[in-house]
Amino acid sequence: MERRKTQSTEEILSTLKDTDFALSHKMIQQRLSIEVDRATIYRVLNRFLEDGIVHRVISENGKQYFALCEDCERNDHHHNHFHFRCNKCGKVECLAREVDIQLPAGYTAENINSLVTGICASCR
Amino acid sequence: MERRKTQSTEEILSTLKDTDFALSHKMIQQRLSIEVDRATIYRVLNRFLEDGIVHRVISENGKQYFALCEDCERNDHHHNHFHFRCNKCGKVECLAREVDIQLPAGYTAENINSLVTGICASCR
DNA sequence: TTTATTATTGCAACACAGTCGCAATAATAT
DNA sequence: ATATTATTGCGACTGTGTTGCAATAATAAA
Ligand SMILES: [Mn+2]
Ligand SMILES: [Mn+2]
Ligand SMILES: [Zn+2]
Ligand SMILES: [Zn+2]
Repeated sequence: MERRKTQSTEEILSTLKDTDFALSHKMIQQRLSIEVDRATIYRVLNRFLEDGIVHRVISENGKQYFALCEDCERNDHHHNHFHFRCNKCGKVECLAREVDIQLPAGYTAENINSLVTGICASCR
Repeated sequence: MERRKTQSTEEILSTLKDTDFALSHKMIQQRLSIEVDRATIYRVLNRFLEDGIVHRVISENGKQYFALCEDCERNDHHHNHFHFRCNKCGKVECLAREVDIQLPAGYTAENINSLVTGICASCR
């Protein structure tokens, strides 16, 4: 189960590093300098997820967006921040503000997905 | 563009009324006492959305869930509440707690989709 | 360096959610 | 009873994401 350093993984990783917002699978594919199969991109991203290198947001358009983890460690993640998708430029940003989860008694949280859509500052 | 009262719309509406949590298209189909085509269910739900009768949540499983609007009026909606999806029973509930959106300067909100997953009280 | 091991890839096929065009049906108005 | 047209069912389609399998290539061992 060891991980191998391949051209695909390196390319995808550096694409994520070069971008300050979250990317969908398709956005990633378009930014790659080499051609990588769709399935491979998904597999690489899912491996990154497992390894805690990236986190994933689901937008209300049904798509998955991936962004590098900032201050996460392997087993201590904190992705309880808001996300914002601009309806004009399509960018999905990680916002600084955290979501404070206050669930009813007896409820346990495992994952949070908070996304606000609207118009971003650059598009306004 | 007037709306007609049909067996399908009545059935779907009463199904939503009978349930205190949000339903996916498939859950609705299974609860109907008559057979209604998939496409029709989607069209009815989208009409309900337009009319402000229901609101929609997107889960991180990529599916849409629909729930009756509680205190909404045609043009004054407030669906900025949290939702919770139980990983065991699959129920998607509307939580009472509201999401307070504080966006960066220059950002405008149009829609909010906040969903927490985990285990609900009945399943724990 | 050569060989063996196996993680990763590409391709095709698949599953599934949601949408759409179109002709048939049925709810409402006349 | 007739006309109008919103709604339906069906099939076809789109798009996202996953999976099986054989081929490829990264790493370890010889
Ligand atoms: Mn984020
Ligand atoms: Mn709700
Ligand atoms: Zn924008
Ligand atoms: Zn539950």
